[in-house]
Amino acid sequence: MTPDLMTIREMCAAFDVTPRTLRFYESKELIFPVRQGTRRLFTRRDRARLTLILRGKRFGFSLEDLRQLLDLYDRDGSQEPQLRRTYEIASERLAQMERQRAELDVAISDLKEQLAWGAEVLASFRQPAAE
Amino acid sequence: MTPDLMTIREMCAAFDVTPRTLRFYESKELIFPVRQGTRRLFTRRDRARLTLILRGKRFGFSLEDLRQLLDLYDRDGSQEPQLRRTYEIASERLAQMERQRAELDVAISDLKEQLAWGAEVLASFRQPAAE
DNA sequence: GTTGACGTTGACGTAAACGTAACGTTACGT
DNA sequence: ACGTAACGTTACGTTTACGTCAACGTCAAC
Repeated sequence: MTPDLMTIREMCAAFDVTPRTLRFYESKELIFPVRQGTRRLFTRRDRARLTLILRGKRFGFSLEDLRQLLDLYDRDGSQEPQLRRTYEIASERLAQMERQRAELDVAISDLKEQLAWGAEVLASFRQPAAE
Repeated sequence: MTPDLMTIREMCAAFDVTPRTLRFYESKELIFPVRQGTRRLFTRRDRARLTLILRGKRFGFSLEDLRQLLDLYDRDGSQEPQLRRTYEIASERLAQMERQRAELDVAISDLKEQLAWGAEVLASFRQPAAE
């Protein structure tokens, strides 16, 4: 079902991305499809990388971040130092995300306050200068 | 303390923004400082608008969104229909923010899972093939 | 009269992640 | 042999909110 080499169309279907995206990732050296003449053929390795890329994006890593992380493993394999480094980076990212969530929480409750106030004013339109 | 008209410097200090920001906002027709010769002087109205702009930004409204909202009030004053409209827009924005928060929560817990897994693998480096 | 500090107007640069032409090449079906 | 679908490349466009010069005006102080 999943052959060793996949065309760009098959990749798009499998990962739900556009051809442009795959070409773009290639240009950014995130994946390295082989060429059959001019056409791209994506290897198992490309698929593994793409999986990690898409996962990483969900976590808010930039493509550049991901490129560096993937390169780390390309150079020396998944040995302990690389894994440890990745762990650290991911931990930092997690901290960032939690800070971001905290800010978002504040903004949300502030906005809720504003809305409550607005609701009051709106209500006062119905009962003009009541009390 | 807060004179009717303020220079760009005073504004920057008061609102903690750069001159560039104020000029940019003027170019986007968010504020309308008067001119003393070539220089800008910011009115009370500009300050009121800037307050709303900065508040709105915290809630994730784009400058264009804010311009439209402010224009709404410029045309007809803070009457009920405008306020009601604003209330609706803000409510939608709140809903967006809460969706965003939900996504962020998922991403955070997923990343935590990944980290937990990474921690396991790292531990296994110390006790190679133990058990 | 000149030096600074501050002000002004453009205009171009930045960052991220692709989208979107515009146009050339290949491969396949008939 | 020919149409056309699919693929390729190159390069500019998009979005947002300013930053960063460059080149010049202006006003008070020395």
